[in-house]
Amino acid sequence: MGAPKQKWTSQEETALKAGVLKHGTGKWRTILSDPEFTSILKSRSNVDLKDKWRNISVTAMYGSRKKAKLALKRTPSSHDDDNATALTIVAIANGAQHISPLPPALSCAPPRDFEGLFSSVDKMILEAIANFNRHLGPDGKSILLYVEERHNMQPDMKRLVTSRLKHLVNVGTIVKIKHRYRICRNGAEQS
Amino acid sequence: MGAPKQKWTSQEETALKAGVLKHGTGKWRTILSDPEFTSILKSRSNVDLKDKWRNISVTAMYGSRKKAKLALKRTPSSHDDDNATALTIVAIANGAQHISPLPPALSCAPPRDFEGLFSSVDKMILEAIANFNRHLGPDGKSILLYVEERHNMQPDMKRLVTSRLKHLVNVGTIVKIKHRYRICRNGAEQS
DNA sequence: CGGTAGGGATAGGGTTCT
DNA sequence: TAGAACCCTATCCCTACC
Repeated sequence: MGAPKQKWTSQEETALKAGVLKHGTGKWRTILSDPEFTSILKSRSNVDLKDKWRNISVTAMYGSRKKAKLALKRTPSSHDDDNATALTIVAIANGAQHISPLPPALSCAPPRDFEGLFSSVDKMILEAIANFNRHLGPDGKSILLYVEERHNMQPDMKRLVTSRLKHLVNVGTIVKIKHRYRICRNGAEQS
Repeated sequence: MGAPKQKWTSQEETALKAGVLKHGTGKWRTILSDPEFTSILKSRSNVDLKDKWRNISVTAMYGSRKKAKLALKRTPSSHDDDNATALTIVAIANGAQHISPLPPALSCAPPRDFEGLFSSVDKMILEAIANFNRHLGPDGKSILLYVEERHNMQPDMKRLVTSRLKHLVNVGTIVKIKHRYRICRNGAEQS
């Protein structure tokens, strides 16, 4: 009869993002218990946090969970980098059309100077990994969030970051171990 | 292109109502899986059931979804019972204007004998709860449906039932727990 | 038992068709 | 134009698996 559907406030959402930045994804109970966030999120459960984070990240990446599933079906698993550049260009094209103010960290590079744009994004990614305060390194979503928060990245640009992240793994600049990224010291590392 | 707009047959609608009576509202997939209804409703999805039920109940209560929204805006949230009597009288007034044949269960009470009318409706509500064959008790819409089906209540009178339901909760005759109603045995129950 | 991941269901706003 | 049918997706729920 009533409407038991508690919409997330922007304050709660901010707290959740900060929590993920601090503790990483998958640490929902930890985030909830952190005195920095517990009061803001007191009406949420760990499962709520997990669901909301899924919603946030999947929306930013694909637009919706349904589209995400379809996209993942079209790209069953690998092909991680074959079309990365294509994806990137599509992202840039979309971004150029939709983004009103170019994010400051990017505006230093001319919109069509792909090389410059790439290196700018790459630097942000490396910075995100370097500044991550946990031993295992951040996962992809934490990197995206870092770039978004620190460099005012527009949501439309997330595909670009994702693509460059894959590229940096493929060229060996960084390594990906169990869905977490770290800067590669020498050639390659085995898990 | 893809949707020739499949109108609901009265048979389907009957099955849906029976399903809600049996399983309660919000159990669309359960209703769909019930062997008693699955063949009749085989061309409908759980979402279709939900949407149709919204049309049925909201139409009965307010006339249309648009009017429902306006009505709910006027009564933002609580005030659940302050104006219950007022609403009731409005409903009766509307009913007196629009209802052609007074429902049998009500016609025993003179149209303006509010006390008699109330106790008659109250009895129907208690009967609905008593006869509900699930432990948690029916929700508001199931009660409305029960009264409509068993006592030939006209749709225009639903507001009256709703108001009396709220009243019975407020005076402690029945308790409302998680949007479901049950008859109160002693004083109060805690969840 | 407590926690997480993931699939799936529901609620409610929005859209299309008639 | 209103109302019925349908779509979209944030939120919530359930279950398997540690």
